[in-house]
Amino acid sequence: MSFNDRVYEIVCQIPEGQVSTYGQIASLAGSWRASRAVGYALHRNPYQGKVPCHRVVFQDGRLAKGFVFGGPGVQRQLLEAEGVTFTADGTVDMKTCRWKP
DNA sequence: AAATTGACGGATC
DNA sequence: GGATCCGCCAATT
Repeated sequence: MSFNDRVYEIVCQIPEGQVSTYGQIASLAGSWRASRAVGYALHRNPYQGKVPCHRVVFQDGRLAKGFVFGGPGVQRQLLEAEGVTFTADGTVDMKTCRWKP
């Protein structure tokens, strides 16, 4: 098992209606600065379909613009369908949906 | 094995 | 306040 697997495990543990940030996951995985590695791992996402990468967002609550899986706007629908609140800014309402381990 | 890159985050200019 | 730079980790080439 490696850092990558731990990331997938953590992301998979995010309940519906809540989101987490790359930094948060990286911190749980062992290093808060590994946010890049987390993003990279999720980008590859060999477990796509099992790991809800759409629940992982920036610290700001925003997602990678242009790298969204099904296309721009899909992520918002997915999270909205799960009960995640969005702001008028198009970002996730962190104060309400931020996953606390 | 080394260099480059890539869904980030924080700090600085 | 906005834009830019640097730093970290892991994976790919």
